[in-house]
Amino acid sequence: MNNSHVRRATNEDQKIARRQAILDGARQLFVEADYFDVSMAIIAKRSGLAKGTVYLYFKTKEEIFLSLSTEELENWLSAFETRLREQVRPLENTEFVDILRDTFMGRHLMQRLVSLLHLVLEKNITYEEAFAFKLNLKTRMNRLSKLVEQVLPFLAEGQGFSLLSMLHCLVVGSGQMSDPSPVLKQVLEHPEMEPFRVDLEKDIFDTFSFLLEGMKSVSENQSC
Amino acid sequence: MNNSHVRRATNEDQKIARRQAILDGARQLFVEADYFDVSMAIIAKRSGLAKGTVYLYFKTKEEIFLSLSTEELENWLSAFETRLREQVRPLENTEFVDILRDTFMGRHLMQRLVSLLHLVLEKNITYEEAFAFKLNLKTRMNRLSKLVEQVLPFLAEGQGFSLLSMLHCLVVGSGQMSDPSPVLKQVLEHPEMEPFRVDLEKDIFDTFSFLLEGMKSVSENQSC
Amino acid sequence: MNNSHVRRATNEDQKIARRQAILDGARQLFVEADYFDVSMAIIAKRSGLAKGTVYLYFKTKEEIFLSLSTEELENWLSAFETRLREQVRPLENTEFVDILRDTFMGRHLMQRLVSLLHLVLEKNITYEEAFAFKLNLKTRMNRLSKLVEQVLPFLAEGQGFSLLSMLHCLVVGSGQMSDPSPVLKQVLEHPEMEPFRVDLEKDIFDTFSFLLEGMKSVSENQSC
Amino acid sequence: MNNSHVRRATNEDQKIARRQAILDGARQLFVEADYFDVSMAIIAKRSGLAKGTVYLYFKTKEEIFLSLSTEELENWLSAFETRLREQVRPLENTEFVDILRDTFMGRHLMQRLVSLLHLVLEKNITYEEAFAFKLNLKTRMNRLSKLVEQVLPFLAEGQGFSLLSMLHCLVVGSGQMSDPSPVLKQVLEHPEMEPFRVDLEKDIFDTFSFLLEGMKSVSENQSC
DNA sequence: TATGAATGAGAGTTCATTCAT
DNA sequence: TATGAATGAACTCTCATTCAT
Repeated sequence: MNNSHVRRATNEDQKIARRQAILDGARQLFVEADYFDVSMAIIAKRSGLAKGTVYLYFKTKEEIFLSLSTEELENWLSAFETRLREQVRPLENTEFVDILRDTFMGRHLMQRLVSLLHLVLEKNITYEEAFAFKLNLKTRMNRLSKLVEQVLPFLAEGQGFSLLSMLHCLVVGSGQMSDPSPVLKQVLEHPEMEPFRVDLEKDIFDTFSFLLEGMKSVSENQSC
Repeated sequence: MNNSHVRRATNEDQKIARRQAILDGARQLFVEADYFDVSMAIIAKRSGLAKGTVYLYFKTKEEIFLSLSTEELENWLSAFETRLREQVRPLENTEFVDILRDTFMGRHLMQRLVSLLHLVLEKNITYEEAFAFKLNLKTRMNRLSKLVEQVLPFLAEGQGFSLLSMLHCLVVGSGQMSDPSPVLKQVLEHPEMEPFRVDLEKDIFDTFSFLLEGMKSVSENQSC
Repeated sequence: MNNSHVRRATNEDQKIARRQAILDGARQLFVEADYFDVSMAIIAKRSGLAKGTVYLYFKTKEEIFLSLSTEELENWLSAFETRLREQVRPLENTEFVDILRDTFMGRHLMQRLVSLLHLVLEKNITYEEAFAFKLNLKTRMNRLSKLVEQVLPFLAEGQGFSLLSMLHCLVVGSGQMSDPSPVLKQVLEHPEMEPFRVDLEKDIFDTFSFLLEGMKSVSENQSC
Repeated sequence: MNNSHVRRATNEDQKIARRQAILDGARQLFVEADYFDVSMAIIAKRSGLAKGTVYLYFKTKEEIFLSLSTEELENWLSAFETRLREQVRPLENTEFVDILRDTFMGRHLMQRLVSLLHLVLEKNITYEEAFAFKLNLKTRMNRLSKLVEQVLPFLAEGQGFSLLSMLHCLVVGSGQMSDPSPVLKQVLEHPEMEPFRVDLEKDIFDTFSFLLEGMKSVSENQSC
């Protein structure tokens, strides 16, 4: 496949680029197949490196997928945060959900990775890695929570974080269903299966809209 | 040593009992360990059979866990249905959620299995198995939806099914987080991780309450 | 190599035979090559089994070589014990050494395995395995020590065991030198290397003879 | 970060010093761990050089350990030779052994390296290296043999060399046993294992004493 | 001379599944 | 029907060595 020798990553930038190349290879493969079918061997092959080289950049397969998840998650968090920062005034629930929907567009991979996180963090991960991941996530979520509480004034303090947690939960839950295996896809094409065929991305946002509406409604009733 | 073969299951009842023994063995083991640590070898040992015998009753490991999931799911669906049928009048949202919470009590295993379903249905399952599972689920959910729509009159037709889907989604999402790996458990004990340490069972029902409140509120506004 | 399926080892005898076949395969290979070149893969191939099958009989590569060592060691111990039991009267040192030499004949493999023991017991061995090996060795050596003390009356109580330990030490030490690698063999053929080319089997027995002579001489002087 | 390259060794002295630094690093590490756990990577790190640089000074890992062995062996040979040269008159066996014991003190590393030699010389060593090592050893041993024959007059010509060979053999044999792996150490702590727990350094010298005594006794009887 | 990124063969091991008995 | 020995592909990961820089 590649007779030509791989150009060596000599400086820090090149090393970062190489690391990125591995992540990108893994990402591609994960788009095409499921987690278990993405072996270290094919990640190496895809990124044009030897197996051992991949291990220079990532200690384990889990570390690759944790990094990938972090990357995709941060990407989305940034996009969402940016969109929220553009808002100077309180938002209607529908406006909020529209923004959310926008930022979710084309982030199917992120959804799948987030659904996978549990599995990945279950095995072969050190305390330090898990801790770093979670801490980073907390920091990002805290910042975002503040913003959310600003644009949705009916939220009490702390409810921003809760809302994001619920969202996370919804993403995981719907993420599992939104990428069926080939066999399942076939099953869902059967006319009898129509009720299960609903667009699950749509479902997340419908659910989330109701959720917001409910929180708002409860908050208004409490203030009476 | 080899003389102690298990008495053969000759009639249908005995075969059903044996099948059940395997499922019960697998269930026990899954309570103690995670999916990947429950091997066919120990399922066989636990149910007092030989490895080959297990394969007479289940074609694959996935089939066992699919059956187990069906069983647990049906159990819960029945319990919930029974409780709803006892109600002759419309319920308050809080009453509905209380019933839901009641039926969830002690069904931690079901939650974990439902979270696993995606993984299990992804691999090594035939069209027929997947179809049968889904069809059965649809039938049960349809029946339940009707009931739900009866006790929650603000729901439009079809919203009962949606509500159950959302619930499913919440269960999956929170199910993943509610059984962390040993390492993750340790991480969560750190003071910094307090925000992630919320009781996730509680969260499901809080979220679900808001959801219901939102649906009700929307429905009321529409009818004006 | 073997299209024909392997006949299954159904009863205990056949299983013992299969275990033996694996050991024999490993033994053959160890005769032809050194420890590190004898991989589990070729042991399996040589004994006409799949790699996984070998692992049904031995948990690790180390267990194979520990078993092999035990086997060879016991073989020699038995042979030596038998020869000593035939003696009804005290032996001259030279007679004793002659018997020893006889029983060592053709046991080159045993010498190499004993030299390897340290390496094998160093890694990947459980406490239980190591303990069982050592305990067995102790029992055998104790019994043999008694005999040795009988046929060599100048030995004080306990000196039989010491003598066997010294012998063990000599066997290990000379065992290392007696199977040079191909390169070393070539080096030793050089005329300059003549002093190193001495027959090391001979050396063991010369050394051992002096040792016995020394012990006898010391014992006689003490009794004066 | 990459600027902190090590200052280049331009003249011969510096190169010798660098070579020595590598050997010293390896020595330190070998004291702390066993041969297989001492990787080229950590030798490089310990000696403050890059992996590639180590290979400028030593072609293989084996060459490092062969050099180390040579160094330690020569050290001891020198010490022993010096001590013997101080003697103007024939020595009693016990005096000889006392000197031997003195020079062995604190040379545990040498013992372990000598025990390793077989392994190291077995693999990955060129004819030239092996030859050079052996030739050097022969020269040193020849010189020492002469001395030994002088201080122990009962030795016939050539027996000095034999005696040293026997000593070598004893050192190797006992060297293996004197540094048990952690597991083996634990096993030996068991009360049942008492007989194997003898102090092996003591054993070498006891054995060697008997050996000398035997040689002396035989020589005296022959001269009658 | 010095670097350290890249190599890649090969290691031991696991386990769902098959099939001769 | 029941067994469990046999399978073998697949797995992750290591490390002495090379060589472009």
